[in-house]
Amino acid sequence: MPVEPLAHVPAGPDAVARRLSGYAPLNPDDEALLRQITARPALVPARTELARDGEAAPRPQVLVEGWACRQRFLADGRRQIIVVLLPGDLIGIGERRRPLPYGSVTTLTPAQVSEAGCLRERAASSGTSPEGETGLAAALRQAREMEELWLVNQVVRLGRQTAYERVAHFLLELRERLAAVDRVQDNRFTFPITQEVLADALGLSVVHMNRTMQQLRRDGLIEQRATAITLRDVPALRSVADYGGGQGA
Amino acid sequence: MPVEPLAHVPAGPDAVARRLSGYAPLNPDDEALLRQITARPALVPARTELARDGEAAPRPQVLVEGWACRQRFLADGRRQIIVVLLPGDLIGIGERRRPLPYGSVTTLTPAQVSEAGCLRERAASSGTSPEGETGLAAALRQAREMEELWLVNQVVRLGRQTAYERVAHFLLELRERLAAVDRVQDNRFTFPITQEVLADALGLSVVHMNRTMQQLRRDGLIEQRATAITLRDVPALRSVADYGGGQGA
DNA sequence: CGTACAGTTGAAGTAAATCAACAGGAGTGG
DNA sequence: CCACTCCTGTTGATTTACTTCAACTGTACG
Repeated sequence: MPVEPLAHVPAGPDAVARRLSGYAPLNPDDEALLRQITARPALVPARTELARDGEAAPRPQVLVEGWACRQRFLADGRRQIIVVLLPGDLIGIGERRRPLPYGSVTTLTPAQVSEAGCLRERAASSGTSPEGETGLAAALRQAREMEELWLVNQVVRLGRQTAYERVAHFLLELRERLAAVDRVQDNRFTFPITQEVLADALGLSVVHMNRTMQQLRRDGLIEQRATAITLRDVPALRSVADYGGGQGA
Repeated sequence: MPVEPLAHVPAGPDAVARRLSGYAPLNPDDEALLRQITARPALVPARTELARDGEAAPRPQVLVEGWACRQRFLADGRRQIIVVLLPGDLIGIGERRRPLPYGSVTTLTPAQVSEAGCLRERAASSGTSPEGETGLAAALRQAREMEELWLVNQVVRLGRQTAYERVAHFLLELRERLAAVDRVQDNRFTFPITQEVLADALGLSVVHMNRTMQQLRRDGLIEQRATAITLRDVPALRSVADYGGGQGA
């Protein structure tokens, strides 16, 4: 696999700090730590395994740029993508005490990744005031809760939604998550994954994935050009997907 | 809905303490706290809502006896069961800072439930030694990690397995979880849920669920009598379901 | 005795998978 | 430069897994 150019990765402000500060106010020390962590990320090509399935202790890392995923393979080669990881997302922050088959983490595009062991330490040492956590610790907790929400969403999509609904729902979730790191403009964002990846994320065959995307385009709900996608009718997508959106019921 | 007798609920030793002590050694204080919490559980009938979807702060609770589930409904009434909760499982322990649509928690059978707010407090106050957590804090963390694993398993089942495989996989997971609270003997355990619930958990229609169970019985993999089920051929089930089992890859 | 519910069965319909082939672009090597 | 392969997207034809609809059973229960 050749290392593709990072054309779709804008050199914007740090996604990690943006994400976490959106969850809880960070103090200057926390922000400095984040800047330090993400200052010199490792550049890795697509299809790089960042964490192996069932491994004792996946190193804590942050995805500074690019897309990745957690995935699990069945014995006969079937693949299920558990969750797609976007810029600003954390990997292996909730420490593993025992090796468990959570799936492997693999880049979907060329990416920038930083080690983040010190994040956990900082969060543990500071921020545990008597009533509730503050600063970095609170933000990390919120980040973990969001991860759980994405898993729940994924379960509902796969269990009870049609292909058409699944894609709509998934796109709305991506839009919301990317907006949190300032990567959405006019409901338009880069969409650097193939239909095969999308199919493995949404539990569909590639062929059916293709036809479903076409249907969404024909219905005027989305528009795709090169590696960018535009959600042309968010209300309609919400209605189709039964997507509540954001916080709250 | 009438309150059914608790025939399938043996008055065995406390499931909560059994679960948690399996994850990390608890000190006598922790055990005393657990005994105190579970000493006078509330008796609730089936179909009782223990936590509402998107609610600000679901009260921390422990399921002492009986089965429950986390579920989410779509606007048109379709239901997806996110995860089935068994004796010893925790509800709302990972505190929610914001209301999020994680799904509601509802009993599937008559159940015994205890408030457990003090669990979180105890875990926070004790057990955070410099390197790694200990005692109750460690056990609670491990419990949360297991919950995440169940969600990942659910995603893989729903996304990439056939009905037959899904049921096999789900039954093996139930067996493992119930064994952790000593409710399995000779691969036999109580199975107090209807095929409709099972269908909503595994993303199938009731009719297809029924036929799939019949097939498993005909193939000699399981045996059902009244509200008990026996896994007659665990190796075959493992092979069908691609179920690694327990820890490790 | 009548109702409600869980399980079961058959027949028909449908969403999605599978199989197979082809087109366009991108990189590669001669 | 061309011929080559690889990859992604696309299309058509066929099959299959699963859903839907409807009816019927046994059982528990008031």
